[in-house]
Amino acid sequence: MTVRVRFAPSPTGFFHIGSARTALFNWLYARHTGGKFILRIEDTDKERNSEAFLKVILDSMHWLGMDWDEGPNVGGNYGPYFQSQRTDFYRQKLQELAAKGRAYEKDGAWWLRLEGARSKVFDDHLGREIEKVEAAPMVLDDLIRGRVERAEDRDFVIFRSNGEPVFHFVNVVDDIAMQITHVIRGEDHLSNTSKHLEIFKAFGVTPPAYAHIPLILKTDGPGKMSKRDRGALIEEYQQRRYLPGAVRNYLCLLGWTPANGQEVLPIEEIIRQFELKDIHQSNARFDERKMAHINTQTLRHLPRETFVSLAQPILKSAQVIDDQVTTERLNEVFAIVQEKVNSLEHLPEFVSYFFTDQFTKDPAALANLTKKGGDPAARLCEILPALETCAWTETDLDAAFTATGLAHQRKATDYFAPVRYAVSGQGGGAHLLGILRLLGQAKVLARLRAF
RNA sequence: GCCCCCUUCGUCUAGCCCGGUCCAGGACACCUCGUUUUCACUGAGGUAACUGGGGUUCGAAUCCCCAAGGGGGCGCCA
Repeated sequence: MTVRVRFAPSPTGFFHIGSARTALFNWLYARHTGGKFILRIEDTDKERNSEAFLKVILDSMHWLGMDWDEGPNVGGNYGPYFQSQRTDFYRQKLQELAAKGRAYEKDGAWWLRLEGARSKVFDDHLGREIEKVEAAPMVLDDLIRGRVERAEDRDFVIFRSNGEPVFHFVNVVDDIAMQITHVIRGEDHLSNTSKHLEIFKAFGVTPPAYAHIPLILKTDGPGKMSKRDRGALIEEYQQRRYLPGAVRNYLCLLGWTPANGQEVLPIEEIIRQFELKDIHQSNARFDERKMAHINTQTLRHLPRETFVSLAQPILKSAQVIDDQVTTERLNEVFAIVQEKVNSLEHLPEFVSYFFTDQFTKDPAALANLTKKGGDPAARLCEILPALETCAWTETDLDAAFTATGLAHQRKATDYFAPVRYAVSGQGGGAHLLGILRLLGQAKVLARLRAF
């Protein structure tokens, strides 16, 4: 049997990190098993449905590299994939239940009739009398949580009085119609599952396998990540120039651990290793620092050409470079800079001194200058003559620093920090002699004199 | 209030199923130190956890029970 999983978002105008991970786990499972990944849009709530909202989801899915085998823009044999276009089908399925006596109309809405003894009870919490049903508990063999038993004790609405079906109903009806084999969804749906199982039972259909994955909690404070928390929306990472592969990699780590313990790894490897039984049972707190770390690691290991092709437009839009700066030049620069880079977001500040004299100067780096080599201005005066007459290769530059150190009874490295600051405005960065080589003698001397 | 799920370093986790190899391992963060090539690098080191209580057992992070804590659900939202 071919695995068929689905991600069924509701287009509400944003793409939540929790939804992204649910989508990701479904996608990974489909790719791991060679099954089908289906995208179904749950837009039954007409109030909140719009073309623009849908676009947010599709764009984020694309950005994270999750492609679907059936759904919007690609079609499939089980469509339509928009629930707003399936209303007739839902009405038909409702009639089926009504004919079986498992659905009835009350107050203009349609209710699912549970099977069991009924009694009127006053509910303290709701503050009114309700009809309770002693229905048999629904037993779920969850792939992640094991056996979970829960009984529904009240009939519930499956079709609203305004003629629209409710989530529980369409969810099950479509899972049946689309022949979904595995439902991978957030643990917040665990309590809903007894309702869903009741609907499957009413239709006389064997339910799919379920896997309820843990939730993502706020970094600090109580509760799950909400759309208002920093880092909750995928578009934020896009804007901050995170690598989509790194975000995806981190998302995988929230609720799942690679077997060999290696955390930064290519998606092909994750697909190969991914098993539902390895998904954790407990919720995880979101930690952006760790995600930033994974982003940095991924960035540094990118092939040079890829890195340059990513960096080029960023530097251009930040007006650090113009069309005069060639790809060859960028290749030279990033040959020594890439391994030191932390993020694409801050790349312009990090490398601007290579391309412009208007680079920013880090006050903290300036404050640190006297720590090792004493008065920076004095050091620059001492090294200047040596650099003025130096042949411009790293070997010769190295010799110049050593010789100057010797002449003044100093360590050659006493000159590094002042020179670095004078030419780059920073306290760290790429290999210093490499920077000098790439900047060229004229620029270096000018900046040293200008200190 | 009722129902369901969960509980190992600050955080993410390994180990738990098949009790001894765990005075609990890794990663992020943090701290310290090293570097005649600086660091937003790299190397070395460090602080830090089995929620509590009862059992079972020669022996429990691992099995059982209870409590506490955390999370979720209880809509004519999805």
